[in-house]
Amino acid sequence: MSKNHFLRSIAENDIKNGKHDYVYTRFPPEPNGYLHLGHAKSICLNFGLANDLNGKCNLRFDDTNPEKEDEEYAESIRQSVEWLGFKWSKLCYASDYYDQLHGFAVELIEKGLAYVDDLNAEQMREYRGTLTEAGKNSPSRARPISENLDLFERMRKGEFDEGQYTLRAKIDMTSPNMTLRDPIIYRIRYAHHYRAGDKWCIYPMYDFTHCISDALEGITHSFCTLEFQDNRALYDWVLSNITIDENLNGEKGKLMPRQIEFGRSNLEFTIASKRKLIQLVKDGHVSGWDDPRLTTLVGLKRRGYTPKSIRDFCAEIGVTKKDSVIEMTVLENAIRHDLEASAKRVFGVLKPLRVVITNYPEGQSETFTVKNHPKDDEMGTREIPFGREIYIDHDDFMLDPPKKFFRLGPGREVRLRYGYAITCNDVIHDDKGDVIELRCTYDPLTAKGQTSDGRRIKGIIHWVSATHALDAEVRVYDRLYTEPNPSAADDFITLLNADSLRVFADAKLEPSLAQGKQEDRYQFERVGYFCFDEKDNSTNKIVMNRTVSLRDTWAKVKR
RNA sequence: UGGGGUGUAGCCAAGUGGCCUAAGGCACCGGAUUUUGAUUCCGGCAUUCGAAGGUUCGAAUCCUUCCACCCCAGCCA
Repeated sequence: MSKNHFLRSIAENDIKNGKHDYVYTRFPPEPNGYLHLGHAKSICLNFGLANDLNGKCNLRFDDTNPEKEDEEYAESIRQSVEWLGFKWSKLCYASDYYDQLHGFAVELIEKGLAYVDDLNAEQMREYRGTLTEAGKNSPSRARPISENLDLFERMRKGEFDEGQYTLRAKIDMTSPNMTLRDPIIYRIRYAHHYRAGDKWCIYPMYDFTHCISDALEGITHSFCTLEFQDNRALYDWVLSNITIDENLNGEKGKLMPRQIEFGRSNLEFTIASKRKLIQLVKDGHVSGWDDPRLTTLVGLKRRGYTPKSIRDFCAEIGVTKKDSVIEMTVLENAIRHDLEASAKRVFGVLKPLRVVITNYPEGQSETFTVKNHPKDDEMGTREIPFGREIYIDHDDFMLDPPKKFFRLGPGREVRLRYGYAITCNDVIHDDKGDVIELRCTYDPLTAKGQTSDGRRIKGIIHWVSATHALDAEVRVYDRLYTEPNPSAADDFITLLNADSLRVFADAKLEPSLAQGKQEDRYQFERVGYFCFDEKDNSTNKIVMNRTVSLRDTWAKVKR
């Protein structure tokens, strides 16, 4: 159940007042790109509201521009909607309504409410006027109905060139609302449509198509974003001037869908513009539409975001009439919250530093049985092997540590989580002076959290047995841009974060991960949440992605 | 500047004349618990609702004026 918001109130009141018996919404993407977080908000709104109020919701492709659309996009959109956890009542395509749409256009012509215009694009711009000056009527506006009918039919038959003629609604060239200045409702396009094929060479425009599609499907509430507020007048004009005696559900009578607008939400440090996304993909700045740094739904999925976390995020940001900019931490909080409860705990070392425990007998090993989740016993236990040589993370050792560093340093003692306490006696450097190995001793009396003398060991670090460790490549992602609002820049490419992807090619993982499942999520204790990469992980090579880090107050202290 | 919208904390966002000396989440700051510097817990965080006037016993909510920001002049959606 999502939260209350003004659209839900409107829908509920419409039912309470008897205006409608049910709510029927639709999610209407154009199949010209991949879905992103902004679409998720619309999906959760439309499907979520229908679910909550026992109504229906269609997935409808608004596919009236053959030049931009493709089945590849449509397929991905269907998958993303399903992945988010929603089921459509009907799968619809505006392109399935082309015949009916054509009929309604003829009806408008017959009523003297539409005419065929021969103005070219440039002339039309001149006649349209400006924001502050009225437009003037095209000479074609006076064309007789019979001639309009004939010309429109010949447009349909393909007797003219692209751009030679358009069909326009006859409304008001002096309207202060620009969308009402005799909008084009049909244009000539000799383009192959991914579904309709080559049947048509005239294609209906959005404003004409959308309202009629809604009416045909019996939609009660047509939610869209704020920039369509001016278009609402045209939406209503079209529907009040055509005749729909019966909709596709067999309902009779005038059932007017109502368009209501809500504000877009933008996420800081991201770009949703399709044009710019295409540029990133084409120029190789990212690996594809599903690059884990992108906030496309396929990218978020590959990154390890769960459908629930995205639904929760959408509920959290709300629905209002105000465009908003959401901080990244809200999204991160949503996925951390979900994964904290559901992810199995494991040990993974991203930057391995070899540690030899000199007083542990050579060739000996033992296993510790540990919980998969600290609070959820139903998630069971697993065994982790321990031996003379282990790896710890380089970040857990400092040659000259500051006071508050509760980890390893020369002469210091830390606890190996679930294991013994070790003390660092020697530090081995290579020729360049870099630390490459630690020599430590362990205290056999410190298993199970105890110490023999009651001393308190503050530091606890994770580790993995060197002889049992799995090799893996671990990819760690950061924000793609260096600025919170990259879209505002002249050239957003210059704002790309050079460190948005860090690859840890020599990561060492605990052996239980060999039985890991693609769909499972893991918490590398003290590090973050990880998943297997859906494309590059294989039986030969383990590849994992960091979904999000754990909250890190130590990182703040360091700063 | 014609038309259409929006303005409540750093970011979202409840609230639609009195129980508002304004919910909740994120962020931030304490403090407790903790074999994850995680989680959890407890506490703090707007005398003020874009500004100024006005109406009213009483206003974030009503009125007036002003200010700021967003959208519209595609044969895109």
